[in-house]
Amino acid sequence: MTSRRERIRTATYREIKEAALSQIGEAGASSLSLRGVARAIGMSPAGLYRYYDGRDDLLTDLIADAYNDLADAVETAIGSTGGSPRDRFSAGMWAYRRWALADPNRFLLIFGTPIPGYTAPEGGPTVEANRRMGRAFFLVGVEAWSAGQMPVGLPDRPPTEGEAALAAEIDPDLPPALIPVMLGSWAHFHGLVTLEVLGQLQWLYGDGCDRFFEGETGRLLDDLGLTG
Amino acid sequence: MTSRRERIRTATYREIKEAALSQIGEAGASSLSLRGVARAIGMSPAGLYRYYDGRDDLLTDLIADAYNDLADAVETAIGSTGGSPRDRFSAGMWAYRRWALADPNRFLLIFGTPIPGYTAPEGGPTVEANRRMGRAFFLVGVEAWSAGQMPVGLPDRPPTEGEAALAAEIDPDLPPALIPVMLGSWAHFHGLVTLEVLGQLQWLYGDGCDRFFEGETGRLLDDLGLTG
DNA sequence: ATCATATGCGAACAGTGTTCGCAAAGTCAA
DNA sequence: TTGACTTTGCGAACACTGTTCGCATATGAT
Repeated sequence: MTSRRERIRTATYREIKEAALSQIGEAGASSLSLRGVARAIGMSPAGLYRYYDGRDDLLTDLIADAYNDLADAVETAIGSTGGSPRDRFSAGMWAYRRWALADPNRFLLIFGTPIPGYTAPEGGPTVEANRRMGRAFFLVGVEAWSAGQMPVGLPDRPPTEGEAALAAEIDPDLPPALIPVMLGSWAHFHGLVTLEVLGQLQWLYGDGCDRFFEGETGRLLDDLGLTG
Repeated sequence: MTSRRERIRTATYREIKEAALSQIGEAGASSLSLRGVARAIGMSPAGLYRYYDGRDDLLTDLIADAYNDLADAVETAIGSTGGSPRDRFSAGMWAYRRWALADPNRFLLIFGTPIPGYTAPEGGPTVEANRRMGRAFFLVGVEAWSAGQMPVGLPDRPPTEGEAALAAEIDPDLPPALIPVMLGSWAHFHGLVTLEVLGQLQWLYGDGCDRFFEGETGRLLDDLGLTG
């Protein structure tokens, strides 16, 4: 049963978040001002404290949203493509990049310099969404591996406890050495996206990094042994 | 001729920078406070304006220093190792990571969320140091390539103008396709380092990412075709 | 000694996050 | 409808920030 008050309250929450998100999109997370959003929605600064415990609390909410949003984008991109593991992996990477470039400041909200004073709550939504994203990529890898499509030369160093545990959790037959390989692949294109978002590739590519990204992801997939 | 005033002035500059750096190291760049450093060195806030035009100007100086410092670390690591191209490349990557982990907040000062309002001055020291670092890595690649030690399968897509120009500038005989490959390799381990610095790998590796990094860099070098 | 410059400081202004107590509005039972 | 209780909002205040201004002092050159 949603009372009148509840409806208004959730609407106010949304209004606050929209104003905050707009402010972040324009000038970055660090210049998010409580008084600014209060001004934007016609409320007194003190009034906002009925909704959030403070600036950090609002940021926490926005960060969690961003994580989930990105995870959604990647998950649907991977899931909707009915093609080969290579195609699905590729679709996930492109979705990741597209999401980041659509709102760079929002991407940096989760993968940029952490907000001082903010620490992800243990087992909170940020951790959860992070896992979701990782799992999506891992699953594509597992799928390719069990289909015998990923004859990548796995490193022969002994796996760490964490790697072994995670591999066992996903699939008892999964070689733990696949874990670091998949994680490293994520780190690879995450690095590409991060550098592009920060404009660190502009000196060479200007604003057209598409071909570079395509080439690199192709190389990445080749190195994984994923074909057609 | 360094007058008494000049000596004091440069000493004050150093003192300011040290205090600022210490503050950044503890709580991150975004919580650098001019009044804080003024307090730390026993000066009035207004007095600082005789040395820097403001907070952003101070940050610019610190950013330039950080870029140069990192470039130095990488350059000497690559240069001092007299081994194979693979060893030198590897040494550069480890130096990069070591530098980042030694002072994560300083690393994020240059590769994290950009300070709002701050834009790297055109052709300024940040750009310069960035080039230096890139050049160091490129040179190792060129060296390996001309020694025939890098039989990586180069992508056959046509190079962009920037790639062709840069390749020609480095060595007229260099295949432009090597440029994106080298840049991509940098992005790869930069991504690894970034994620580690941000604690984004902790859920799997805790604080011991050494083995993971070693494995990934090894895989990276293998993919480049660099052996022994 | 004189004069110009370089340096430092106190006071002030506009902005920030945050807290407090009080008033208005909504909700619900008697 | 009356009354009690809770939720919501606001104005004022506090401590903090970056920044500017004018005034004093110290330094260096003539």
